[in-house]
Amino acid sequence: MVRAPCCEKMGLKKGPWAPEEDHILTSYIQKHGHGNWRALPKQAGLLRCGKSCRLRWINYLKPDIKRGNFTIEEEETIIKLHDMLGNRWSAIAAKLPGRTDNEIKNVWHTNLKKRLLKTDQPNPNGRRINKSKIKRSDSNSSIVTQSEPANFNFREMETTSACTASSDFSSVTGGDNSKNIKSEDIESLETMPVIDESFWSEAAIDENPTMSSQSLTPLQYPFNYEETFQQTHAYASNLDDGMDFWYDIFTRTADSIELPEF
DNA sequence: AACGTTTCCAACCGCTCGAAT
DNA sequence: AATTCGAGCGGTTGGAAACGT
Repeated sequence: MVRAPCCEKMGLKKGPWAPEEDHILTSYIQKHGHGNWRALPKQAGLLRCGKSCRLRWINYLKPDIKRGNFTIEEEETIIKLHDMLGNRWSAIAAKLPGRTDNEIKNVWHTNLKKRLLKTDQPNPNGRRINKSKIKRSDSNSSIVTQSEPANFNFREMETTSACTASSDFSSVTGGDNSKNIKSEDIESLETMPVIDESFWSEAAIDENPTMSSQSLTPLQYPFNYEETFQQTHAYASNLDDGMDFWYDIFTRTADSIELPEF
């Protein structure tokens, strides 16, 4: 999957930085500071976009960047902070002087995550608890972690444009896409409503498209996969791509039940 | 030595947020 | 209050390097 380039069409360069470019950027910032990143490349005489310059400076050229392998202490710190903060790389980087969020993120994905997966024990239900579900903007709130989801809100999914088909399902099921999760989602996962048959009937939806969740009772975990499976199947079959979405959900979440053929 | 596969990391992208207008 | 814009963030990718056969 190749995305449309944002810089190339403007005649700007992409890809690895040449030593000359590094030199130009470094000496410009040392002289003038970075100020407005968008304006910087033009003023410095670089054929790069401001975003690219900012990234290069922050991740590589800044004088206080620490290069080289991470120490055991640094790795342990990352593991602990990740356990507390989730994928908030910038927040983790703030606790590790000289290390950048990008570097920490890379170390996590290439090294630490694998190491943890080897030693990590599954929870009593046989699936892992994912703790990386903290909304970035919630910086002033206490740490919110999301345990294994008890259920998912089809109604919410269908009506939320940001949540389309299976690729976004990780935001609800405990994938690694913490950016997509919203504090409301976390809340809804904690007090997930029971889905009864009347809820899924088209008449009910037509009649009351904004059905109040307060009228629904909280669901106990573990909930009845088979029951929900039957209810949601009927509902999904009426949606565009609903069956693909539905099947994806059940193959990911209900790993302990057998799916019948359809 | 040649080739295929995996790992690693720099750099990119789209998205969100907050400040400015 | 609504819109625009720049900065920053986290997820993802491309390609070089390392490794295995």
